[in-house]
Amino acid sequence: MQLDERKLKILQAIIRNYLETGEPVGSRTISKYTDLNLSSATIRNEMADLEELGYIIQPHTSAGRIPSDKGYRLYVDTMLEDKVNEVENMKELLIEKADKIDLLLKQVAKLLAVNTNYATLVTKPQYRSKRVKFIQLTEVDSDHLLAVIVIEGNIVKNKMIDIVESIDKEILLKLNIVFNTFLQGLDLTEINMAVIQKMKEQAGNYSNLVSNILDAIAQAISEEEEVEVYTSGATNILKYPELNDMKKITELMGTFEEQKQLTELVNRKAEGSDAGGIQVYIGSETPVEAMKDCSVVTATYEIEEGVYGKIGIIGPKRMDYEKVVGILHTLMVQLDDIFKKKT
Amino acid sequence: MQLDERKLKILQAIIRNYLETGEPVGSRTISKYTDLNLSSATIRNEMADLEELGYIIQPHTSAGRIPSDKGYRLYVDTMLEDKVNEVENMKELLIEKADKIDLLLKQVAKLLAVNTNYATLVTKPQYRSKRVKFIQLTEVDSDHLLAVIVIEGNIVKNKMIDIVESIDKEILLKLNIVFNTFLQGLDLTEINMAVIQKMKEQAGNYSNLVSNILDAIAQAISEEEEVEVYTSGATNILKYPELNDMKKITELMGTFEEQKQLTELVNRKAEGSDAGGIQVYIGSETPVEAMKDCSVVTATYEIEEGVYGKIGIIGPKRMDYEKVVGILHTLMVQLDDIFKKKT
DNA sequence: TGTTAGCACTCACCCGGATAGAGTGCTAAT
DNA sequence: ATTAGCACTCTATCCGGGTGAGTGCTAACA
Repeated sequence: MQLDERKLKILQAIIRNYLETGEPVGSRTISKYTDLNLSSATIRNEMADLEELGYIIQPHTSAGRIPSDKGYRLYVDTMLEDKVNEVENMKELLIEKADKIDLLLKQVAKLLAVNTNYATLVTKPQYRSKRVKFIQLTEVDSDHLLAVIVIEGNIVKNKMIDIVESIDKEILLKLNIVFNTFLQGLDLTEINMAVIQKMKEQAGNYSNLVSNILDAIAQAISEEEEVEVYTSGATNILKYPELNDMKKITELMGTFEEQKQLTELVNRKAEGSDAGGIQVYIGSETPVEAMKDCSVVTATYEIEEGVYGKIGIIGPKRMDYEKVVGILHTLMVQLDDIFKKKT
Repeated sequence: MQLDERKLKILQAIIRNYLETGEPVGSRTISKYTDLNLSSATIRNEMADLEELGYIIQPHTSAGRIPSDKGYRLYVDTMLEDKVNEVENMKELLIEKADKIDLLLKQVAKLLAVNTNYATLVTKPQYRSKRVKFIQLTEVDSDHLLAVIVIEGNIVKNKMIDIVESIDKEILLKLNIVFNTFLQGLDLTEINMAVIQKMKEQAGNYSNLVSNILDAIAQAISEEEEVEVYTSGATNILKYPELNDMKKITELMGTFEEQKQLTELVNRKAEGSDAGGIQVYIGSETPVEAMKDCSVVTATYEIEEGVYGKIGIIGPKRMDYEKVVGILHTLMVQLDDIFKKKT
């Protein structure tokens, strides 16, 4: 048996309808809803076929049909039409407030959540290479040294270092020079014992201090390793009755708190149905177990060459894919604009 | 009618029992549970009295009794016995991992949530005075100036400032000196037009740049204004059936996401039943509407003179007050230790 | 051969009544 | 003052029938 034009239309009608109502869809509904002018009986026959093909499911005998994961997948892959962009004003909203990328991303997450009524997540950009660009040591007071470390991509990190006694200005200047000449352009992996040894030699009496500072630097750089994730609108998923089950809710909410699992979603390379960096996971396709009754749409944004992060939307399987994909698409474009202007 | 010894004992027994089970407590249960050796009938009479006095409530005729807010309040105020400290190891756990206060506080929130099975919240310390301690400008590359601002309490902030052309080293040095001499020790409110004017004069051709930098500084300082709140274990409240109501859950979870409302809890000055900085809000006593079916216990920690934050635990009204107060108490002591060592 | 009308059947859901059980309040006895 | 006993109340749960949506099948039709 094959999927002909008519079956496709019926499937589409079923999915559309189900997306709206969240209720199983019956044959009579479709017979009225579509412009095919077919009786419910005919629809029933077709629906039986569609079920046999695995695109729709009957939750129980004598209930209407709901789309299966396979059905959604087909829908997403072939039947999406671009919806009118509903977030024209997003751009202004964003630019206005955002002076720092962190803040901007948080804003994005919130904005998206409010606009879509789904849960959203945004990851801080990942910097592939973490080369040291610039280091500066300053004495803040007699007990504390401040190390400012600038990593490629203009990420600034700072660490306080405890010291036992005030350090001479000359020495500090020298230390600064040593650190910069030795470490500039180096990656965490490239700071090996040989380099460290040489630096200690140059530092003379202060080799102890050098170790401390190096520790601080190493820490500062590796901190950046863990992806930071902002989420918003987690409560939105409470709005969808099909997810209103204590067990599911607990699991889902838990996942949102435990940000670790979320990174799973995000570390996936784009693969499969990937149009413009947008990726759709339906039901059990998602890499996160707790979300097997949800769908997830992710998009990748890029701040500059090699510096990218992800934006994700999590909702029920019957999420409005067209809207979501549309919004993400335009959002990507607008973010692109912003970042290009900024750099 | 007065609360005599026996009534108190019965009330205590009712509350204890209810805390454990979450179910209304009947007279027979109490008659067996206590060592008073009274029959259920006698208990019933006493319970009728207690209800008349407003300490307990019957959810409906012919159900057992549950404590009223007034009952809980009496219990918390007079009947708490210190429980054995169940988190001896907290200290080690904390010290080990925490190198940054931010991280430590997040850890605390998580640890508390796991140990208590309630939701927790921790605020970043609030620095009362925000005097500038130290400012440093550095040229990172030809397009960017990095401003590092250290505020009293050793908070470090940094801002990137876009520049149109590379700045001469001499000039930069001079700017550094100007900023530090003029601004050191000043509060945001004290940086007024007079000061700014003087600085601009000194800067000569670079007065434009000075404005930019000042903006950045003002921003950095005022950023600290908004209290940051970390939460953990929000999902724990899903475990208590008396809160398992979609409306309540949505509201509560929403409050946890919207951190703004949480600051309400935290900005309250200690008042009323306040033993060692620990404060208990029962039911409608809490300042946050959404939590009127919960109880909240907060404690104040102090990092150093004038630098303090709050730790809060949010759970059902039948939360284990003894345990919570006990844990918070020991936690405060241990945090004190840590901070004293660190400074 | 594809489409349709008709009909019997299935199953989830709602409703009302019956029942059990927990717990109370009252009374009378101790 | 305490207690045993009992009638009473109210909730939760189970049960059985009715309802309605929706199906699958068959037979008639174009």
